[in-house]
Amino acid sequence: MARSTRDRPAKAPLSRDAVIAAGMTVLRRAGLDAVTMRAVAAELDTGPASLYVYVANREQLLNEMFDAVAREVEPGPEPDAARWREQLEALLTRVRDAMDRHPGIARVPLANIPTGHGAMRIVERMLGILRAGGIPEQSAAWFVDCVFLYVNAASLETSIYVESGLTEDVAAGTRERFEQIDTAEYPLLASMTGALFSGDGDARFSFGLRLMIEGLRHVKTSAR
Amino acid sequence: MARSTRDRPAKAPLSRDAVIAAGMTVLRRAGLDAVTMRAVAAELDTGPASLYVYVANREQLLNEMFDAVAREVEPGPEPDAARWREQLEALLTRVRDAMDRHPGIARVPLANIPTGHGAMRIVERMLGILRAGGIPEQSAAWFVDCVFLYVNAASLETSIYVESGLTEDVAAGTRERFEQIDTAEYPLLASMTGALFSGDGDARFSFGLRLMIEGLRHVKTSAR
DNA sequence: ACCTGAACACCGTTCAAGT
DNA sequence: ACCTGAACACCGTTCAAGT
Repeated sequence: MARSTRDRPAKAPLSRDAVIAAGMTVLRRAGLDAVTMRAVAAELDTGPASLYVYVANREQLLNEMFDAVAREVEPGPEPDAARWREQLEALLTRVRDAMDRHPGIARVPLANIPTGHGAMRIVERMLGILRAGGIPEQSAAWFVDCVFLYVNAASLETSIYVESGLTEDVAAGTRERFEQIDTAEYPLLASMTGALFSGDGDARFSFGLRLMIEGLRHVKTSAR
Repeated sequence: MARSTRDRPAKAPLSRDAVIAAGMTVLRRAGLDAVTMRAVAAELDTGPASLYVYVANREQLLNEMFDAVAREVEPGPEPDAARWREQLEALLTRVRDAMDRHPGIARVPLANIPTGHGAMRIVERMLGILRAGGIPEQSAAWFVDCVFLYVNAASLETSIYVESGLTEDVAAGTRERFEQIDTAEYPLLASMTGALFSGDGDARFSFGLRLMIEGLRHVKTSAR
């Protein structure tokens, strides 16, 4: 035995919450791909088999972790008819920010529909804002679905760079390939490279969000 | 030796294209997760090590396969100023259809920005349609980015059911959990379960697409 | 009841050795 | 030059055996 038990705090007893917390630590430190059952177990000074007492499998653990991220999102002020658009954009931006603090977590709600309380609380608040804005029920329902696809995908795109650890190099590399494209075959693409790569993540994310929010005023659902 | 070489056609010589084609066969049959280097090699009657003569690694193989899917997309008629909205929606719907025929492939353009010719050809056509519609350059550029996030995520959502092979059961299971939610805590969610689950994939996809397309007329980019 | 060592059936990738 | 058997360093999950 290398260390006496007095060298460090008594090992916390395992529990479902401890497993999820350990998963969150690994997630924040190294991204979703690094959240292996073995890595989470190591974080708890135990072996991977021990985790199966508290979670059914890796997929369930990741779902719990996603809900923990969702619970970090501040629902914000009560829906206000006069400010519904900015409330909506602000709420969805907070969702993205929470996911961006946990690289790769956006893959989880894209792999199966979240049903945890954290996620439901956000959807409930979004529906409240949409109702305050006078959006018809069917439009509001489908909007929630569509806009989360966008938000999740946007967060995932950001995490590519974070998870690969390069940030600058990857972006520069793809930009380079775009600058070498065949001007004759893709004239528009070639002439618009500047516009395609301009703007930071926030400006681009906000643009897409506003596209969908403004669209709500002008698009009817096809459902009867 | 179990079979003489006359029992079957001469084994096709390996090549980069053969590796990609074998990957596509596995993809269509069993989804992206099933496209392992070992499965692709087995499809070619060889071992996984042999593939590395033609592709650098699994990631590169998947990128090539995504571009093969992109090349299946019909660019459609020349951009027409009078019909730019429907042309745009039709093109993006064809993109989704092509991806839906290859379950899980949408994860590839979400994991790294595509730079192949198949993808570029589609972007070039989209930019042409947007220009015909009189959309400013910066809006068009950001729109392409945003709308592909949405299209990729939407295709991925569909493939959840296809890849898990259940289709009906998974959808019914999540719906069931929604019908049991706490009416007091989530009154809107509870009262709108019907609206949230209504509509087939096509109607919902089209709704989100039209949100973004209509939004183009009303949202300005923040870039100078 | 709770925990876990060891094993099983997989992965992607490398490399020395073959033809 | 092209191909590949065998190995390496990983995975998620199970289960018999321990306490």
